[in-house]
Amino acid sequence: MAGGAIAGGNKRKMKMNLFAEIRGVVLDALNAMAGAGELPAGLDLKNVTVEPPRDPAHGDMATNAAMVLAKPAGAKPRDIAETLALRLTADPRITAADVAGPGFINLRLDPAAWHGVVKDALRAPDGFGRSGMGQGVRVNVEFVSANPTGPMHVGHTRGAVFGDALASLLDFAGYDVTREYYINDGGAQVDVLARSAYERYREANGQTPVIADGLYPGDYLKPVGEALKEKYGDSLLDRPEEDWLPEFREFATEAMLQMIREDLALLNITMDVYSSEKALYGSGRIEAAIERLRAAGLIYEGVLEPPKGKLPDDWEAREQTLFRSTDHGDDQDRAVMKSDGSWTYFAPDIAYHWDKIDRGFDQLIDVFGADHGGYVKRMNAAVKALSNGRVPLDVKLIQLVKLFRNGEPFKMSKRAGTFITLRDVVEQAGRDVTRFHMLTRKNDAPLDFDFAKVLEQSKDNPVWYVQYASARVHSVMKRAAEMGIDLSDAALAQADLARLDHPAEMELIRKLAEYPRLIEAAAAAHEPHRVAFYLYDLAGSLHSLWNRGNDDHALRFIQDGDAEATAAKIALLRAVGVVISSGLAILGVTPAKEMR
RNA sequence: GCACCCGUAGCUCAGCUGGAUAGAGCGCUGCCCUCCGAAGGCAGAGGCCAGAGGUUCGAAUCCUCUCGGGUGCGCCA
Repeated sequence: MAGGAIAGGNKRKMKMNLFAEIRGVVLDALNAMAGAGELPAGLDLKNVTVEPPRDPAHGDMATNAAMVLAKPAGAKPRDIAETLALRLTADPRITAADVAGPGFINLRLDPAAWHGVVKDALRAPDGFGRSGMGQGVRVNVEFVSANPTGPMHVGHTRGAVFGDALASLLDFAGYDVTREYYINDGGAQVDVLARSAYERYREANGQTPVIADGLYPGDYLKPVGEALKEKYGDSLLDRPEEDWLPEFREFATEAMLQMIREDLALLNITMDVYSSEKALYGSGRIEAAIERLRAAGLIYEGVLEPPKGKLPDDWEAREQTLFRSTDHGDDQDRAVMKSDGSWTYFAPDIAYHWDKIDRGFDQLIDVFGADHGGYVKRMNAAVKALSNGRVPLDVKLIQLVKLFRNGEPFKMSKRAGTFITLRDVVEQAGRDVTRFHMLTRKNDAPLDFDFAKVLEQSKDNPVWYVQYASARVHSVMKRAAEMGIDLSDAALAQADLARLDHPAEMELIRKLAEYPRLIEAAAAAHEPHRVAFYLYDLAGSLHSLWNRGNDDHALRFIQDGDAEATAAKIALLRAVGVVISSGLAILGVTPAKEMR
């Protein structure tokens, strides 16, 4: 599975983030200043950052330390900056520290420090960019959670890819991640499924199925009907519903779940845990969860205000068991029990989230479709109450996918037979293309998916562009191998990287150096799409250097007659390959070795 | 009516949890290339970051309001 290539813990402290290292230098200098009485003791340094400046002319890195500390220290930014800059130049990696603008300190680094980034990547190809920020914190990522009533469609596809990539990203950042699927098998829709399957069962027995309005008409239930005939023969024909409904429900649900597993497998997604809603009923877990909330004074019997906008025709005031979600920012309290005494969907979901808390997770993430946005506040309220505020819940909403074919949008309709499944998408676009493209937008922005465009071989197709960069790396490596160059990472790490002195090469190295901090930022924000954008950017830098090699042969990776320069350049190329593979692994995409 | 998401170049979108002169692709304009280091390259024009206030050394980013688009709104999941 996607996580396989990058799984594993962080046994040792990573020392591969150059920005983090230099920030450490800055913090040390600040502490030294405090020790020398040049700054007050005990200043809060958490807002001190070391970042790449937007304008490369400003240097290699910049720190805002002087500006952030000016106020609490009661000093002028530039005065702090002058003193700090002086101390920073004592570090051998820092060749210049200039005060600029309102109090920035622009740092220039020794090229050897940058070359060290390439070495880091070669010494630990699977570890470069890995972070210890997660500190083994246990995170549960619940995603997909589609109703087990049919095959997965395009909408589910995006959520599936997002959730899986987010899980991989968090794993890479040092979290202990569990991928989980919540099976909505407790509600009325699985009864509908059972009735639909019954019609297919009748069909398999030679009768004419009656797909009444509201039943699932899909052909995918025909094999289920056949299988039911295998199992029960004609013994259940013309029998009252109570004779077959429970069995059919279970049978069909399991069949649908199997289909969903296969759909997910098409995307290389494997769940760690499947949790069943139905299993919560009768277990006492729901009652216990509600009692827990009641003990906290959050459950009461009451009557809700009618909705303000459009009043439903059949509205009438009824007393229900309500959860006081307004205590936690919701705009209305929410029903946990229907007026007939049965649970609402919300009740088992409360129990389910309590179960996740109970299993010891430190953080919960739910990936929902954007149409469930109204559900976020009550879920947050419930988790907050159930965990006494200990466990944060982050609900990620996934916006719609708009499908196009050659620029023509088409609407999906179950009845018209233009229903596009996950399988359709993967079969037509391919797994890697599908996965990458689904991550080329922020999760809360709508996404266009054009079957023609995602397969296009051009620069405006990010998937192709990144894969092409990967292919170019392999192509040169292959040729270098034919020339007898030792391409082992160990050998390349020994290359004289001082030979990488061209500005275009340094720019590429700087891009590589950003990878570790990008990972941390993306993981902290729960935004895997940033990895995709970074890779596109990195690929652009590589292509740019490559193109300059067309005119300036000194920038080509293989230098005839100069083994040392070639080794250094191949080392850089390999480092780029390492990061591309690493980033693609997080996205669950296989790097291309050649373009076809 | 209320809540949530969004509003950035002509178009599609990034923008590193508050940093310096806001970026990319497409499209447009102008040069270059016709090379298997191939499926183009370089450069340029293009912006009141929806609008108005506020917070502070500093705001596309945080707060308030307005406008505009999407989504959702008792006993469906």
